[in-house]
Amino acid sequence: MKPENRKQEIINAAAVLFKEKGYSAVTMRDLASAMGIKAASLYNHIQSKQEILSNIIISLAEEFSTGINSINNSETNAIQKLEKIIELHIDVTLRNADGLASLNNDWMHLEENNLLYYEKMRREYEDIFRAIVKKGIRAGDIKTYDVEIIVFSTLSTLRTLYLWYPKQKKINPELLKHDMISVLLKGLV
Amino acid sequence: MKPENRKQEIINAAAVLFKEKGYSAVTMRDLASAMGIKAASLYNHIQSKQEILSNIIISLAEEFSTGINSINNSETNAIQKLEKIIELHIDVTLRNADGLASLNNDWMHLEENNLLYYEKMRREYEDIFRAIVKKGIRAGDIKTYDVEIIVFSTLSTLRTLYLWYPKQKKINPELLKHDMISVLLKGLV
DNA sequence: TTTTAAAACTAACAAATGTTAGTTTTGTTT
DNA sequence: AAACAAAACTAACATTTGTTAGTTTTAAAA
Repeated sequence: MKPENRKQEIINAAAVLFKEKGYSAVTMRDLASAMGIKAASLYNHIQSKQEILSNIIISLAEEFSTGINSINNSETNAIQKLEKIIELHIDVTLRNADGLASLNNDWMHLEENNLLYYEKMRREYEDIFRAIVKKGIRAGDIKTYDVEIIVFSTLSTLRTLYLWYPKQKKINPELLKHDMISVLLKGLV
Repeated sequence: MKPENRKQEIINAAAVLFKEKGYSAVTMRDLASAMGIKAASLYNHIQSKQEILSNIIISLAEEFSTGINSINNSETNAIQKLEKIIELHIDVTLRNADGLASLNNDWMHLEENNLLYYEKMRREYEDIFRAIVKKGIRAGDIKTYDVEIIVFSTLSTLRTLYLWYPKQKKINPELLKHDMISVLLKGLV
């Protein structure tokens, strides 16, 4: 587990830099400098720059995948599921806001296999989200707005939390969950 | 979207590429290839890669600046102003969705002067937005949710329109405006 | 036809990039 | 103290990068 620790340190430092400038603009020398070592030394711990990116993105995408599947399989109505999804996004954002920047902005720089895997997970995530909203509308729990508009407006806010929440000092997680549920859902019911 | 002069064609092509891969990952050879010419030929029309980026971003930021100032100076209540802001974002998105990708994701690659200018405009934009929401709450037109959460959730959706709307076929601008106003504002009143 | 300006080209540059190879330092275990 | 593995180092590499210089092509005006 020793090399794994150092490796994770590198990945965390990379996530911070990727958030600031994006994957392509961050050089291995930038990353090494942030770690206080030389670029070549990074390769004692990681195989490539690409490995760092895929490590950041795939693990987060899998968190969302398992999260939404678990929520979707629960015996609750659409509104309760949407509330759980909001909490899921807030929890992941609290745990790894830096990495979410790469997930949102640098997924297209994944190489072929991981790119396909990521795109599959995102597609399935959105399909589940869409299905929940549709069921909610059919059950009369959600107003009959255009489904795509509901999915987009909700998801766009949740996906952008990573940019905004770390800068907020006076909003604690529980207050955020409560208010976000109000703001995003009260208009839909 | 008539091809004005050659420079504007290059900027438009660049905006498309920047949207796909981000500013840093697009090379001048990529751009030239998309234009069907050699990289060196680009420099008959533009001064630098940086000039292309600043041209895209600054013109859009100025559109939003003048737009929100004009809205804010009108004699209407907070809700009507927010409706106008939603329409502003939809109009700009329809006119230049590609450029908005750079505005959102590549502003940090602007060089010093333009970076400061952009950041000033964005700060002022958000300040006006925030002031409108605060007035609306004080006037009793908007529920007493946390101001920052309202500003963030609304703005995050509007700023992400460029990613989503070009892919929608069956939603025309007027329907979009109507539904977006409903989804974003009905929960707030 | 000649002239001219715009816009393309070829060739090259210095700097920056991700990465490899081989070596030395560091710190722990025997 | 000796041995060993982890993790740092120096030095270099082949490409790729944005950009410049100088030249040729294109097409319209004279």
